[in-house]
Amino acid sequence: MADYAEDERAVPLDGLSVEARIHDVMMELTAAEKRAARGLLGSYPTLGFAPVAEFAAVSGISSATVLRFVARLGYRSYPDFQRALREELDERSKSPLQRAEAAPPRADGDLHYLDRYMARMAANLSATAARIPISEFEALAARLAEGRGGCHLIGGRFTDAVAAYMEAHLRLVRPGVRRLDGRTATRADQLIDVRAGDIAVIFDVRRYDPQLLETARSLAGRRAFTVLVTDEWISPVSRHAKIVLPCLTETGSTWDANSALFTLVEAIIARTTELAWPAASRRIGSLEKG
Amino acid sequence: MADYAEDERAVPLDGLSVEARIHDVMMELTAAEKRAARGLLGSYPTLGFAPVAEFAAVSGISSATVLRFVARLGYRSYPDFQRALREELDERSKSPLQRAEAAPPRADGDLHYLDRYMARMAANLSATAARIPISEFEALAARLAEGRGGCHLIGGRFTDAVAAYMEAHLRLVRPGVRRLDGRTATRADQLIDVRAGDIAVIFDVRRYDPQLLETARSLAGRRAFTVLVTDEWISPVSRHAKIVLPCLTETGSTWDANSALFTLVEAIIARTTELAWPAASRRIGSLEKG
DNA sequence: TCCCCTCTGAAACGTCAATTTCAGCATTGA
DNA sequence: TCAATGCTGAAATTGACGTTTCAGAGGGGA
Repeated sequence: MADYAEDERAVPLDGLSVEARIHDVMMELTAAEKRAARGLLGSYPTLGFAPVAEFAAVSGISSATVLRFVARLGYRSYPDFQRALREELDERSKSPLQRAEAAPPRADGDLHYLDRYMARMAANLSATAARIPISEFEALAARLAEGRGGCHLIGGRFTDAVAAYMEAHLRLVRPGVRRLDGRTATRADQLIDVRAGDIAVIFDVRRYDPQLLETARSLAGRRAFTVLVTDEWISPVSRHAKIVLPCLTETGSTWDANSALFTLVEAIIARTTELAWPAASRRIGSLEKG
Repeated sequence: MADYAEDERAVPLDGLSVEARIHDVMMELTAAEKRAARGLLGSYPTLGFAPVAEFAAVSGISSATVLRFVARLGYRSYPDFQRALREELDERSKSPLQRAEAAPPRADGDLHYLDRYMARMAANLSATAARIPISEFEALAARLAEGRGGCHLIGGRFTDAVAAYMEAHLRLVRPGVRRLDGRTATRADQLIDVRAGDIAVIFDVRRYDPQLLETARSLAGRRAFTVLVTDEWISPVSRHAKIVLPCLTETGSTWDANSALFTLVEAIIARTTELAWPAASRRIGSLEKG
């Protein structure tokens, strides 16, 4: 593991975007430098990610001029400039609600708050499904369906409820299910029953809980099969997880939405029940009666 | 002008996108390689434009594993992989119908269980929104936002988790929130603190809980403002409720889906927070610190 | 027309990043 | 419990890329 330093700011002083900065200096640029600017704006921002030689070739100038161009923009080096571009792109895609809020401001006519909210969550579900690797989902369901070993569910401040919901169902499908208190899960008496090969499902969304990370570390030490259900920014718990299921939660308002997590849990339960049906049906039948 | 060669295809054989390719091989990846995949998917595609060392550091693995990862994807070198990413990004921004192409990463034919499940739930949400009277929704949010009197949340066997989730958020927005144990809520000591004008939110879905009905009756007797969140067949508790919010839960398989209930609860929380913002913001601020 | 100044690109340079190697380690099966 | 296999990351190696230098081209003024 490298000790990579990510503190250094790529952008010199102001927080201007690369594109804005180009427009600012455009008029002071020399002829060849302008061609560099044209080239970059022509296929923005991808050309900036290319090596200098390619940038130069596409723009029809020499490498040296490209370097002079980025220096004009205020960047100390070409890699510096590229980093700025990356951070910018990241920033843009980190708020997919630009679409949901900026795109249909008037298109929705007089749909009510509730309609809009539910519609956005519906879109969220589809997008979440698309970004979750099927193999991970299937692997988890299969493992849960096996029914061997223990199965420990751990949630955070808000996601504890989701864990509880999962527990209530999973108990009926397979034995050995129990829920740990997320806040005290690090304590030895909580983890003492965790054995090698046990499944541990951890729910962690922003703002990530340091205690959960600690718990995950302990679980990894105990050779538990750790599963993480998290948000699009992916909790640091992923370091210790065998399976990671990221859900979209961003809403842009006060609360993030855990609807996708909840629905994913239901999907997991449904799939697990299906896979374990021979055993589960008998179990459910006897428990329902009792 | 450099003699830069741009003829060489970065992508080996098929025209698959990097993202699609990741999902394809995800199953065959080793543990550390999966971390790389998650890292990239977590901030896609920007992390792929970073130097190998940074990619590795962010994903929590070594540089060597990153290289092995891109090799698994079928790229002959890291720069080769980066070029594929660039071409992909360019392609997307060149056509405004990016959605139509980028949205269905998996063809309609081989939709997986998870895709189908999420799609059905998405449809459920829209249908649920359509059948809930806006006036009821607004009335509830407004009443909750007032913040006067107590607010009691009661769930059933499975819906107790939904009630817990609502409690966790509502506590931050307004005072007087508490959750009753659904199974023992009829007992006098549980109901003794309920006063006239208090809000009581009851969650009840099939198979309807006789105890909850009894509790609702008692609450009505105490002049509580009773709200019912239920399924499409509508719990008998509705007899005692001032507001009824029906959600679609039918799935046709073993378990009914409470996803719509959960999402509705989030919508209620969001709307309430919005309406109560002046008071709620201060409250949230002070509670977050403590 | 000639000279000077600025801009420009080719080539040399040195650095840093991608790649390869290898030893240690965890994980799987007997 | 032990051996074998395959995964993993640290360090060494190589090569590529960004950077610098400098000679010459282009253009404007005297």
